[in-house]
Amino acid sequence: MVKEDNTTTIETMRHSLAHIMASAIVQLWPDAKLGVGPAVENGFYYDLDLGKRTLSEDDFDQIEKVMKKIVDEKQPFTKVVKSIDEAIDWAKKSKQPYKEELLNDLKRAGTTLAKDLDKSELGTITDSETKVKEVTFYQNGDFVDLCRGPHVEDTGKVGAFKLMRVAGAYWRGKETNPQMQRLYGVAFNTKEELNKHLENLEEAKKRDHRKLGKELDLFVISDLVGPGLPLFTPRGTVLRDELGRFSQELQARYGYQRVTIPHITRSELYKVSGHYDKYPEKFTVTSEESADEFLLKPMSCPHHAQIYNSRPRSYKELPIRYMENTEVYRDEKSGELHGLSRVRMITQDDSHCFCTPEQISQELSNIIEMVREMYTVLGMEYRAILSFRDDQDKYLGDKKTWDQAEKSLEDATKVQNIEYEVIEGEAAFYGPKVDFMVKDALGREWQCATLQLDFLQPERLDLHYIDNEGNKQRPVMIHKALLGSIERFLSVYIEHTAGKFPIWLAPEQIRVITVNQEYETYACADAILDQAKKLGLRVSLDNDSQSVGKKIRKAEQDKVPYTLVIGPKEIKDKVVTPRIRSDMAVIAAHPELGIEEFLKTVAHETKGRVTKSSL
RNA sequence: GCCACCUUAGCUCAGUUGGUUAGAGCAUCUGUUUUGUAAACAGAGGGUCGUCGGUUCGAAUCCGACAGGUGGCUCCA
Repeated sequence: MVKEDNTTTIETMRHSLAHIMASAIVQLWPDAKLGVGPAVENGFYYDLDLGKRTLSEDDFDQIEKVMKKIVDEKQPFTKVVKSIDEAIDWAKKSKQPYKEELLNDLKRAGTTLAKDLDKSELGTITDSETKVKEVTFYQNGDFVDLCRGPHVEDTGKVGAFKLMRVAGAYWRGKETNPQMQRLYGVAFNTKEELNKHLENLEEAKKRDHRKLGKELDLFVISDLVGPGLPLFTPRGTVLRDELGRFSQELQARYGYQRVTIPHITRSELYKVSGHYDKYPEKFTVTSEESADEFLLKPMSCPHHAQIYNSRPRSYKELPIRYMENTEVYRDEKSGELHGLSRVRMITQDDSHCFCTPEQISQELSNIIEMVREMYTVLGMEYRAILSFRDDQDKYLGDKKTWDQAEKSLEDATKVQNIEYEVIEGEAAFYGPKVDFMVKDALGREWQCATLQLDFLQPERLDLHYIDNEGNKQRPVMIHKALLGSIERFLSVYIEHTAGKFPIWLAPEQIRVITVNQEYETYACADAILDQAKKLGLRVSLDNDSQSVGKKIRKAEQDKVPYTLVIGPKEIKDKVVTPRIRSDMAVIAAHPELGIEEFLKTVAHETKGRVTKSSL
């Protein structure tokens, strides 16, 4: 027997558990109609239709019990080959309409992935048209299931598993299809690995940005304002502002200029740009004064293009680069909203560069350099996904420009030493793009920065420049966002840092704690506060009539990077011994620092956007 | 939008099979305490049990609708 590598084995095991779960379900509810049951990351699922009976988590105990019984019985998995017609016959007889549909697709198209097959046009087909002649089944105990395999030898050869949750899932992922119930389980080779996984889930829960957002007082969501519309507190606003400023300062160094546009716009603009009909999630604004229909802007690119197009442009002016941290509004369906990561008001650090085809290469390389710089400062790893053309004939813009753009994208990622993959056929018809996937501390990947070439909008919005021979030419438009959506980035970054923000982002950088309520103590603390504020630091005073221990604990819980305790000793010697948040100390703290020296160091760290303390 | 589940004080949660004035810890406020690196002590205030409707002699508890949330599905310019 061929030795399988570990990943194959664990997937096989998980897949076998899906079968075991399905056989348990069929034992408990013989009328169950089965969909598909694959292995997925960390586990497996099975799509089920129990008719009127719906499963809930209360049923898990019962199902797990039957599954364990099947495991204990060590039922061998046996492979059975049937002709396709026999198989269809089996599906009909055992009243498994979903399986029957899959088999029919296999017969006609040779694949069950043929989602878009129009069933109505398919009548009976001849033998020669049959794409698949035989299919395999696997049996354990009395349970038979259509399955490509492979499986473990017998039902005893599975690891530790646990049913997790039940969710709705559309049959074959199509919204118009009936909805089935998807029963999820996790499974690992050993009990220890399963426990480790469950612990990781707990850790993720602790870091959940919605929880930390509340605990650290960063944002709130009010039912009256509406779902998907977070309100940022003063602390949360510091984070937004600092991140936004970082993005803009970085871009300014590469020649980007700030612009400002309104938040509502005549619908006409989006009709011209082509966005109007394509995106249904728009908010419409009507007025009693004006006959025009307005939209809350769902994107900013056509506006920036209007600024570009406000007067004739010479080739000498290009590239023209506009940037803006601005809000766009999208009416996400209610079930799609999630904390800060899916919201209805999205703040983008959006930019649009208008350039000649010859300038594309340099501009793209600049952008990739900016992304590198940004995520280095933020202390996050990332990789790039390059979406390029395939050989189809549907792409707008000339071939030479595409070739050149794709080559310069790939070259620039190589030069920056960025891990990347090229996916052909994923480009939009109007231009190639790069998505940067950022990895957080728990190893999860998120799409944040993105760049996209656009040959379409310059056409639709009729943008041009005059070249050195006096002829009108089309510029190319490059869309870019470094953070992407500031809300989504914050959700990722809160979880990445577990709320322990680097000094330059920390909503509160220094907390001054008094040991008593003597006037001298207060006066000394207040003087430090004054001095810190003059240096532009975010500092606060805890002068409560509480024990020092309690006040330290509070500062620790609030994840304040530096805490200064002020008492007779500090007043006398004019020195402080900063208490440094545990994650920040890369170099052991100096036992004592002059007050001014300390504050200047913190100001310096802030200005330099250092991630770890150097005190 | 769809499926399952959840909603009790600012927060985290108790609240037995429906039975009088719904509890705790933290937080808040008041008093005492004047504190030296992760929780001083005492007292007080705070809830139409998400909302509306129904069943019942009686509802936080049972049923329904709606709203919000959680996990998925679908979607994500």
